[in-house]
Amino acid sequence: MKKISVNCRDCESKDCSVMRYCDEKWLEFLNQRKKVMSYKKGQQIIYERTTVDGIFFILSGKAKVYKTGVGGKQQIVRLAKSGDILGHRGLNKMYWPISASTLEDSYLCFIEKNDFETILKNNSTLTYQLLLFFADELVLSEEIARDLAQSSVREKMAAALLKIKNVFSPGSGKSVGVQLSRQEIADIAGTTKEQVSKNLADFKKEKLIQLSGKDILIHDIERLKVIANHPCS
Amino acid sequence: MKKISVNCRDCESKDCSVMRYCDEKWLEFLNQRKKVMSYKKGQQIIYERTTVDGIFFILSGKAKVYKTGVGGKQQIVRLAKSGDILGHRGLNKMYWPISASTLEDSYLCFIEKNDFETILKNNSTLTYQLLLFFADELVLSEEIARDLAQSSVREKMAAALLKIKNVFSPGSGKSVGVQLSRQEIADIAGTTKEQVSKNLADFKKEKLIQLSGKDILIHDIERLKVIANHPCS
DNA sequence: CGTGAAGTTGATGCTTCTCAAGCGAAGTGG
DNA sequence: CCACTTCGCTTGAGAAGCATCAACTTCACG
Repeated sequence: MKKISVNCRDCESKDCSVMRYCDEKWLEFLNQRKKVMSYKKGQQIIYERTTVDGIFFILSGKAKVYKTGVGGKQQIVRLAKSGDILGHRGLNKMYWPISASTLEDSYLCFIEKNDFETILKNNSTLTYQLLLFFADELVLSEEIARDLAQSSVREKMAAALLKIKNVFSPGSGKSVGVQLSRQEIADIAGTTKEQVSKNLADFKKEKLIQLSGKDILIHDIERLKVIANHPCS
Repeated sequence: MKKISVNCRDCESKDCSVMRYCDEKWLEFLNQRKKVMSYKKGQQIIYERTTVDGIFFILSGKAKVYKTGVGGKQQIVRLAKSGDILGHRGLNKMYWPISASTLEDSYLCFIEKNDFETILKNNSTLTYQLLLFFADELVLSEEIARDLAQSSVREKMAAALLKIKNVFSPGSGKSVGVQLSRQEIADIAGTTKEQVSKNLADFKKEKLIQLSGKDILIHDIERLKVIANHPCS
């Protein structure tokens, strides 16, 4: 966990994150208080049910946020990329309600809870924008809940692939933009790794996707959307 | 939908809702702008995918918030009682991501979106508290998602009963505090009305609950918690 | 009472999980 | 450099859980 030095004023991630709504002089405060930390791929960032100490921003890299159920089964509730805030679920909590770990080597910005709350209380625009962000997150989470409850494995698999690509490679490229294990895809879709294998094989036969090494290429995004069958979105 | 008159300053619901953080003078603004409306049991309040016009507070009564899936299947994502805010999911949205309807005859307070946004922008404490409320809601929603994905029907039924009681009758009384149809319980637990019947019958045989007319009485809340098997909470 | 809606219960079949065997790629040590 | 191990992935068979369907009962309400 070596530290590197980045000034918040020059931080590239800032522009696309919610922190772009932060006042100049409080950005300097953030700059002095933050710590930049390096994480290896697969390293755990947040441990469920331990004390909430602060929040993170992803400077570079990728991460998954998940809840652990009985038997250690994981349900991934969010995928995060550079610029994204991480750990905002702990704002009103003593203990972390979720776990998080990296999907790649990453640099994270850490800021202590008290410091972040100070910034929030002095930046009403930032607070308001963060509120709107939370509203969006809530809507997304409830979409996940409905789909997990009502959709077939095939539908959930299609939705999972679209969701992954949407976060990590939203452009016109075919790659989903990240390397995930079958188990991790299962933890997103809410099924088992065996079902992931079978459904990926099916999609491949139907020429909807292509499996290229560890990567997944999406060939027919429109038909995947039809399969995913989202009433909205 | 007859209108009744209630002054925000004297509103009993205010004390337990997030609006207690609202500044006095803006409470008067709210008072002039709000509309109080009467709803019959089962009446729909919010129609999914229609234009967001404002938000509601429950003055008296009870409501359910749900998402509609393919085939009209409903997933209840929240239960609300008097004092609760309703429709905050629409804050950052053009169209409602959810539906809502009453579970009893209710009085609701309506305030237009622009007016509420004005209040938020002038009440940083309220905004901050609402932010914390959203953080809690998000954590709850993600617990729902994990449970829907990983739990058996029996576990989800136990969890659903605890959740219902927790909202509508959090005290030491045995009643769950609300009359729901089997279908509605199924829409909370993420199963079918037949499974609800069967599992309620099982719970009754095991002396965990008692069915008294339309009400459900919980006799052994501790064992229900064990069955629900929540890692936390 | 009579009618319709809601709830109960049992039989059936499908979906999906689990388990197990086989495979290939990557890493390790001799 | 090559056996050997390990790990993740694939594929199939079997079993279990759950939804669906249907018949029946109960309840509410005129």
